[in-house]
Amino acid sequence: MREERQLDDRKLAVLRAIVQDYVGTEEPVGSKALVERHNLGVSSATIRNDMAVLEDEGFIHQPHTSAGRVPTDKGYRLFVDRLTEVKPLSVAERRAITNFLDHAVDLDDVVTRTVRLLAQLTRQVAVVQYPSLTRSTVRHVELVALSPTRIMLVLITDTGRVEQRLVDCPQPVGEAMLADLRTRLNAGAGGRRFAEVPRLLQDLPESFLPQDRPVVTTVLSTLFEALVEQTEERVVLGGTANLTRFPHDFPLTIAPVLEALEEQVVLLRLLGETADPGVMVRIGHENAYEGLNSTSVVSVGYGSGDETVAKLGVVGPTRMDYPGTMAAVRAVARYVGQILAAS
Amino acid sequence: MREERQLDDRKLAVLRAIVQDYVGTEEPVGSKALVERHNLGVSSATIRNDMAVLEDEGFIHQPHTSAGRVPTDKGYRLFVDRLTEVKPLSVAERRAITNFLDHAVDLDDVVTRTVRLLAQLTRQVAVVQYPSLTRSTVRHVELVALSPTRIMLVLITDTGRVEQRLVDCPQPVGEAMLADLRTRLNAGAGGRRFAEVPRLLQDLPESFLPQDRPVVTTVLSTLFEALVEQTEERVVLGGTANLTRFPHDFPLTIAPVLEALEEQVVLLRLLGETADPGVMVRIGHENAYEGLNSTSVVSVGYGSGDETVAKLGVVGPTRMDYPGTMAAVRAVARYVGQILAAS
DNA sequence: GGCTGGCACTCGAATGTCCAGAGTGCCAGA
DNA sequence: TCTGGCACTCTGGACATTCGAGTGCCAGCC
Repeated sequence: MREERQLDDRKLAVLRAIVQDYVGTEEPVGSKALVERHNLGVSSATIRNDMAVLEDEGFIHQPHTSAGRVPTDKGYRLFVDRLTEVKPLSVAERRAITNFLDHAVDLDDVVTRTVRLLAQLTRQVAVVQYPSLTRSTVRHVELVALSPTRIMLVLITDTGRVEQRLVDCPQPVGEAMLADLRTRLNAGAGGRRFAEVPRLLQDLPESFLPQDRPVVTTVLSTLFEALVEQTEERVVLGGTANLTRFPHDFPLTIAPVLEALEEQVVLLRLLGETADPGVMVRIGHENAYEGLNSTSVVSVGYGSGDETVAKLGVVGPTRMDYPGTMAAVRAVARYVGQILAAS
Repeated sequence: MREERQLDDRKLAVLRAIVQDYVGTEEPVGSKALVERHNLGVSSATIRNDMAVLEDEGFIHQPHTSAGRVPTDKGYRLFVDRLTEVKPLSVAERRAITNFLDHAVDLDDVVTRTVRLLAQLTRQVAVVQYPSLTRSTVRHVELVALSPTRIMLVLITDTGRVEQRLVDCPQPVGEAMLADLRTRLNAGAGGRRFAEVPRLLQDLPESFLPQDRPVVTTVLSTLFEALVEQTEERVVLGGTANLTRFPHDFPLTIAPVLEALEEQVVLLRLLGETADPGVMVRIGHENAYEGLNSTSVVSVGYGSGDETVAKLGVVGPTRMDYPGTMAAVRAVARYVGQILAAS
């Protein structure tokens, strides 16, 4: 038993070394190069045997007979799960994060800067989702009469986000009635969570005169729509130029990736598939979307306080520096969370 | 004299044929192929002589000795200026435009749909600038007290766009004072052009009590900032996956292009360099930005009514179907203008 | 039993050579 | 001024060859 365990340890070390070397050199790594660059304490022949086993188990793969080995998705998975720690960021990197984000002036700016920062730090494609509304609270609802039968509804959240909706009323609305409605909306919804609002306001129409109720109902349904529908819609991208850093598998993989990145729906699924609080890594075929089968996604939730209000992450080749990327993603998410909490 | 004129005409016809063939086949075009595919009425030897002249003049270029000819930037320029008409769109294309844009629900949606549509029609990278605020008018200014010393300023334009700004006040502000300020702001700025607003409101602080003036000044300066600063900021991109349709000059040109496209500033300059009402075409080196030296930009202004409120266009390889692209860009711009005017 | 050195083998990448084809330039003649 | 013809140039693909990295396996050693 003890012997076999020992063996496994070395095989794992070999796998780790293969992943590290391959990520560094971008070329298949052979047994000889491996013993030279890592002090594994055994000869290349032994490594070859280990590699044969690792290949049988599906952790590595040989592009052609006379080539070195390359990690498979399964190999990367094992590496990420068991063979590496998230490595701490350098001081320079930490400083870059704070420097960059501290100068943000509003929510849009925070998101824009975050996406740039992530792209720069990881040198990959960065994806940042706008803070979701579902867990936000209503700070203020404003109604502005644009014409007798048109109202602009403006919803301001505690994260500083603003949503506007045009409401076409079934009948003319007086300014007094509008002011009344505005007051009651804010009284009922102000400071409340989005999820609670529909319940709290559902009886509101009945407190108005019968002839005003159609208008109230219309406004309310628009408000509820705004609360629910826009919930997790927007996503911002950055660093797509980093895709060109892989002259290898170039035209083959880059086109579907670019296509995928233009589909908001795909991006949202990419980020949103799990509620796990930690950093999530999806490697190659683990991604549901076909076009991203040769890329990995590293993502994590962020938010003010304990709660996750949205996600952010990066998309890169499966051959990426997982420890570094995970560290960067996590650090950025934490800092963005702090900024949101402070503002 | 008459004879030489005749000659020039044929040379131009040759140039036109070269451009058309090259755009179609993506391969250098030789004299023989040329006489086969166009009835120029002369032999290939004659064409060869004409081509030699065209090359001397810098309109076409030979990649290597035993290859056909390829148009130069100068050649494309002549083609665009004198050798082609904007060709009408097909019925299917027109229908696609109306179908696609008629379902837009708000300004964001119009822009998003426009960029997709353009990318799809031209199969190139589309760029759409948000309607500029400078020529817009103020529909409403709203002030919302978030805390005693914090105000959310919301600016609603006649194009349906909403801008919000957080104002930190030097001193607490009462609700009555806020209502007063709101009323006067709207009285002074409502319905006015952005450019006029600062002049119209500059004396406003003096009509308030001395102790309130600092607040008024702060709010005003934030408002003016919102009017000016955000003016032409946002640009939306689409169809970047189309970049991968050129396996030729691939990794060389695509990287700087992607980089350029991420820089809002570059994009804005790209679109904004001229106020000419017609379709603008910038070919290759005519683009100020170095990374786009092997691409062409076709852009045009759009707006509700007569006025240009923003620009849109596409970025593609210099080897593009200029007549078709120009037609598509122009048609989309017109239709977007109509939609904006109607809403 | 596991590790090691050695050896034969495989296969891809790089290099060199060759040839066909496309395209040109030029010239003499109509 | 145009045309047909001819010699010349150059690229790209096909093919053969070589080189070397890397492997698998085996017999022997600790």
